[in-house]
Amino acid sequence: MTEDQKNELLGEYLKRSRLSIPMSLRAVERATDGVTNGYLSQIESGQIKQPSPNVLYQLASTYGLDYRDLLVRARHHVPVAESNEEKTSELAGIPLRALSDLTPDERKQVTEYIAWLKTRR
Amino acid sequence: MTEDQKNELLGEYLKRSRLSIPMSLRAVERATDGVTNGYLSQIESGQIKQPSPNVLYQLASTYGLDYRDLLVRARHHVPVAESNEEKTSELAGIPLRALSDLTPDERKQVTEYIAWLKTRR
DNA sequence: CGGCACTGCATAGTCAAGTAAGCAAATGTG
DNA sequence: CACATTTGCTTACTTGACTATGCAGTGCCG
Repeated sequence: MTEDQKNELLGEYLKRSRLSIPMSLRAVERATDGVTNGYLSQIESGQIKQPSPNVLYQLASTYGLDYRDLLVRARHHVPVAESNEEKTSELAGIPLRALSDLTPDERKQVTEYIAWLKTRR
Repeated sequence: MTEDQKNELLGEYLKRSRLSIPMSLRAVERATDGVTNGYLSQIESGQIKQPSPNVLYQLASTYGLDYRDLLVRARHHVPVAESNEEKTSELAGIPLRALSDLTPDERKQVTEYIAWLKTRR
């Protein structure tokens, strides 16, 4: 499936979802916070390629769709797992953040360096 | 914490994260796909309030930050998590245990060692 | 000292998302 | 029939994310 086809699908999918309820463009405008009927028309016709997450969230809510799925269809990056920001980046201090883009070789050196540090206590 | 404070924090947080690695604005530009140094400067100084998910994803990847957390800090709607997985017991191949019991002094030494490793690339 | 490379940053311009206004075709209503 | 309302849709315009370019400061090497 080409990217164009997938882009095309977002608008068609949203239009199908709206009609299945069914709601008019202006009904959606009233139900959402700031998604105007003209703009929605542009989205459904594919003129808007990548609506913002906020707009997608509004539509997902009023249509009863899965927000995550809309993000994917709009080709946005979607987070995978629960946030463990505290643990991975903050809790153990600065070193953890710096570790993530090391090469395997460098990791080994860091590990050995840590071990060596502990022997000097 | 007010919403304004949280908005303000995105840039500062990203700057802190970049400096802790440490990388220059241009190093980030090289490491990412399309995040220019000037633009990153704007983000860090708060001139850009809501960088796109894609940009946040690039930065999360190169800094080793949690993408979901960045989305929240940028005030984007975030899909609910799929499941509560076990938190990783290691990061970048280095056991968390090896890092969590370091003294602040030792962490500083590790940080400097990592920075030094990266200058030798 | 000169020159070179790299730093952060300022800024004018570009581009796509999003708004506002209105038009033509249905549909309804008396 | 006349008229009002609602429909989907178009389009000019605004706004803000993002790009391209360049400039001043700093350190380094000869």
